[in-house]
Amino acid sequence: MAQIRDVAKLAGVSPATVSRAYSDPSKLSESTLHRVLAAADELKYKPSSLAQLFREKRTNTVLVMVPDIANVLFARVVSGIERVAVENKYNLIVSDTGDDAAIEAVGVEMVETYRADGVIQLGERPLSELHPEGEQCAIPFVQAISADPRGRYPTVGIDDRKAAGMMASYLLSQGHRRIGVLAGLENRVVTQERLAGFKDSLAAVDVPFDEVAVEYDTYSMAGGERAATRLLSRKGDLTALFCMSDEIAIGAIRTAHDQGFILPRDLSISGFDNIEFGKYCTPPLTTVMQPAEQIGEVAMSLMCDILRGQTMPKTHEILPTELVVRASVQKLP
Amino acid sequence: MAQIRDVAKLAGVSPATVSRAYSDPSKLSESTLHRVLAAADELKYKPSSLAQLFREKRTNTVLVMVPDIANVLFARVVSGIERVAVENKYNLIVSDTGDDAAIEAVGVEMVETYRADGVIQLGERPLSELHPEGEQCAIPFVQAISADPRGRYPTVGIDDRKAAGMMASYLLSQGHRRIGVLAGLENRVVTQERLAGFKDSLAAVDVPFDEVAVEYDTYSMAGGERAATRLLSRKGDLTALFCMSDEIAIGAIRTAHDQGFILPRDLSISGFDNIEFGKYCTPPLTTVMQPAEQIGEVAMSLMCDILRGQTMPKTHEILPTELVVRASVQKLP
DNA sequence: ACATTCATTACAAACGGTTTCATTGCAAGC
DNA sequence: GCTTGCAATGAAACCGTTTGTAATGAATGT
Repeated sequence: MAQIRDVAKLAGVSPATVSRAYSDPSKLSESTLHRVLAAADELKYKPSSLAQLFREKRTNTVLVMVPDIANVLFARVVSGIERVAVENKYNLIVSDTGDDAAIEAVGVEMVETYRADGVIQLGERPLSELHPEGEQCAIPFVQAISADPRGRYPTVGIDDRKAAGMMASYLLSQGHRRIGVLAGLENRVVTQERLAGFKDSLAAVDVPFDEVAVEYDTYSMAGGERAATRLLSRKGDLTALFCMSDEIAIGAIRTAHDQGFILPRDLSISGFDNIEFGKYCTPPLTTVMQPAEQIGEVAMSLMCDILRGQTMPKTHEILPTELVVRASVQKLP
Repeated sequence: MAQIRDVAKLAGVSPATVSRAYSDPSKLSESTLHRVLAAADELKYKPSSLAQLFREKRTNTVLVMVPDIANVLFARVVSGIERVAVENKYNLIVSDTGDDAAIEAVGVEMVETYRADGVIQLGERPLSELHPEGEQCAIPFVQAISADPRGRYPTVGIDDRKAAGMMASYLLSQGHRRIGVLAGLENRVVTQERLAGFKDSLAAVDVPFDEVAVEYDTYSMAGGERAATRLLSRKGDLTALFCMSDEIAIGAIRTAHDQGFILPRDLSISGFDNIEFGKYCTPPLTTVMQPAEQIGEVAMSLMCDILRGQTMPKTHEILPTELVVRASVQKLP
């Protein structure tokens, strides 16, 4: 591979001049610029990013830590991050953490050893290691898909409590009073927020909250199946299931079908996230739209701001959600 | 950030010794090693990857080009690539090409400018730019999810023709004779291979192939909906739909439901890929299992071999597929 | 005609490690 | 006792850019 020296020699100038031909062409005379460019072209010269980045002490790379890249919601967020990254000439190193704290800790190291300029974390694991002693965050960091307002670092997400409340209100407005909850993992902030929103709406219309009608499991279709199986065997009188994710809802639909329920006649089911498959369920899933791509875009924009300005804004961006009414929730007479 | 000089000074040795303490500790005496490590620890010294990589002229990074990261099949392949990458201490730069050739060309450049050591491409765009003049491939390159045996570069995938034939044979064995085909994009090798496999099986039992019963569209749920709508309005007598992907099948199921078909009684539908959602369809989707994660793993292993050995094996790894029988295909009387 | 300014361009240091080669000191072999 | 060999370590070169500073020369002003 040709390098800057070769070009300089061929063009009869110094390496510095060649370098400036790229970084600030206005500093060169018309004729020299032309000569340099021609020489570079002839030798097919491409500056070594490795050398450039080493000099600049920047990597132009952002690390994205994803609990599970095969999860469609996360994949869409990554997609949004990508779009903005490309626009701003950043590369993305994607790390599938598998929800493993050990792998996540590597993220900090990658920034410290100059392999990445910053970290975007999807999901809510707080990564306490990243933020020693409650001080200002040590490295450029943005958390997406979790808008924990108590966090000390910038976050991008939705108002889970409000969004869940919106869906619960809708179920109530359709006449449902005995509503089961298929929750995700109990120890997640997301789960607690959505549960709180659900309770808010019940309280607002004086419907008592039935603690027994809540089943926790993983945020997955398999989790939805398991949770639904347990709940339906325990509570036979429910008219609706409030599911904390579309995947959970899809699992619940499978279980309900298998148990002979006719949907939505015998049981209404609502989801959360609005993944594409929900539209293709039978019946099509009523859910809450979470702007996944946009969350990714905003997160990456924030990261760009941080990297450019070196300041760490303490914002908590809350993006709007929307009720998506389809056919899986029925209006009771 | 502390650097090697600081550690050397504190330990009372030369930078070279500190360097060796990491790269080949056996070269140091017990006491020096201990002293160096203690000093490094005290200063929280982390060698700068940027400097190391610059010296070594390697990036320890592989570029993965994905047509659409939000596609579950691709996401699973990436997941498999990830696993092997982590094992071998490689980082992954993931680029969502959006099926755009311009972005894909950037891949070559990233290797040429030392931003990545090699490229794994998902999907089948041939990227002729990568392989100028039919010579041995210029940069470390592996293509996954497409086992085009005519390619000059290593590939990992399945035998699409055989797999499609297997499914077609199954449909035939269940008594279906008037089978419609919902194909993906017509100009893709994958599509042509699967169609060929379909024809193979028909020919084997002397069932004539009906050219009119093929509809092409994108490999997506929306594409499946559109294609199914067109096909069903044109051909009323079909007993089964052979879909070239699960997403297409899921779209077709939606369309069939909407048109009042009772599935699978009135119409059998088969998919291809075995994505997780197929299991949760109504009815659960009969499909062909494609080992997506494994394809990713093999692709990355191949890449590791190439990067280590500098040789570009001309293998075409064919991974096994499996018929997954669920409920969306009915046995005709 | 000479000083001054400005536009161009060259020179050389710097970035932070790794590695080659040379040096030192000590133990073993004759 | 002197040579030889080996283990341990240091000095310095090197990787390919960028950039601060100096040098050059032409143009301008007086």
